[in-house]
Amino acid sequence: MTRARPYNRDAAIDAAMTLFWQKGYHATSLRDLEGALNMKPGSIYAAFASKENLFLLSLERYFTRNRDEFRKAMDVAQTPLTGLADFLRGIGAANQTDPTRRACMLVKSLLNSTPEDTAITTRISEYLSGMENEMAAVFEKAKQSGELAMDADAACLARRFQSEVTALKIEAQRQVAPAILAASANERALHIENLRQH
Amino acid sequence: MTRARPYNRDAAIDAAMTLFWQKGYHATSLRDLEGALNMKPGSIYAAFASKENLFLLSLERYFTRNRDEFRKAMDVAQTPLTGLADFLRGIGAANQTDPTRRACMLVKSLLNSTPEDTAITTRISEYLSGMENEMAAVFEKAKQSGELAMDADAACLARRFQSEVTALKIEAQRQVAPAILAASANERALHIENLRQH
DNA sequence: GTGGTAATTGAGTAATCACTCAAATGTGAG
DNA sequence: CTCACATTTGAGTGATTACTCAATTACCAC
Repeated sequence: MTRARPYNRDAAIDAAMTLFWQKGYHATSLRDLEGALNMKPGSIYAAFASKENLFLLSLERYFTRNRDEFRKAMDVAQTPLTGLADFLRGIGAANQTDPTRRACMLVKSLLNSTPEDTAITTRISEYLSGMENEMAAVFEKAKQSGELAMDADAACLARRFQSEVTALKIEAQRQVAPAILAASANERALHIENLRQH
Repeated sequence: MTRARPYNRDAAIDAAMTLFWQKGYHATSLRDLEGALNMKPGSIYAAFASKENLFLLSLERYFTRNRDEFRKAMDVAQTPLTGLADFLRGIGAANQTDPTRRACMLVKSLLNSTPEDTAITTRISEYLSGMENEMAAVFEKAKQSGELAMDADAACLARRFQSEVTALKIEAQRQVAPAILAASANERALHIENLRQH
């Protein structure tokens, strides 16, 4: 039995994720992390090996959390397309003080990473594809249930849906007025609901 | 040692813009800039005062260039909506080796900037609004010419069009297959053309 | 030519970067 | 208790950061 770790790994990764999400990888310094994780440099490196590795762990945390939230939203939805539409409306309803009212961390990181950050960009690419597959599965389910026409291209719709989420979250980061953000989200949601075949 | 030729301000800003666009503000170091501008640190500071100011000048260059390209594309278009649709198709047709096949510099910079970079974020916000106004003007023209219904909301359509451009350019940066990118652009273009009233 | 001025230079600044490691500390086993 | 060792500590590493400035150089009016 090893000694109980004084630091809380889960909480530390959460704090790192929040910081990286806010400031970006390159703009976040070890000093920033020391403060946020309440850990000294030696501990950080003993626990996470490197800043890059801690960032990768933060990305993973962000991805799994978002994916699980998405799945949960789909689970409680009455129908697949209703779930997708309401998911968009949910993003648009985010309070102005909501700390998650920010562009997607994966997209932010993708746009901020240089060609040298190979490990990071490939990982992000995997996660974005992962989310796309989640979304495609929902459209596929809509086809099976008859809500969506059988000749619809689920992969294509998923890619488009993901870009709607991306664009909406960027609007959210721009701090547009809540009413406008909600209207934009609703407009996008209606597009999804218009796919329904009657 | 011979004194170098007086620097070319236009070319220097262009080079800085390209570098900042690629690597982002924080990840671009003075050493990088020295190489790209072929100027020594003293010259850079004599000419541009600070790294931040050089970045602001780069943003301005990017904005005016993009705005002028947009205007030119609208000028040669047969109708406003055709121009907008073809503008999207043009983005989707960008060669895989095209250096401009990257996310919008304004969006990249917005997502990359921290709350402390006030001067930068406000400037970006202005430029994004500027582009939005350009786009709104085109939709307005479409209304005047009868191509678009008079009860259409030009500002709203403009905001939406801008998010289409944003999303498409992010797809381009993700290095998706050219055929898929072109298809995505065409799909978005068709949405614009479907606004046409008959 | 010659002097004055504007531009360029590049070594050098203090601060900060990601990161290390010998020493101190806390914990469970015996 | 003592011991063994996992874990934390924080001063310190060399490299790099954005930035400065006295010295040097080129150009132009005279």
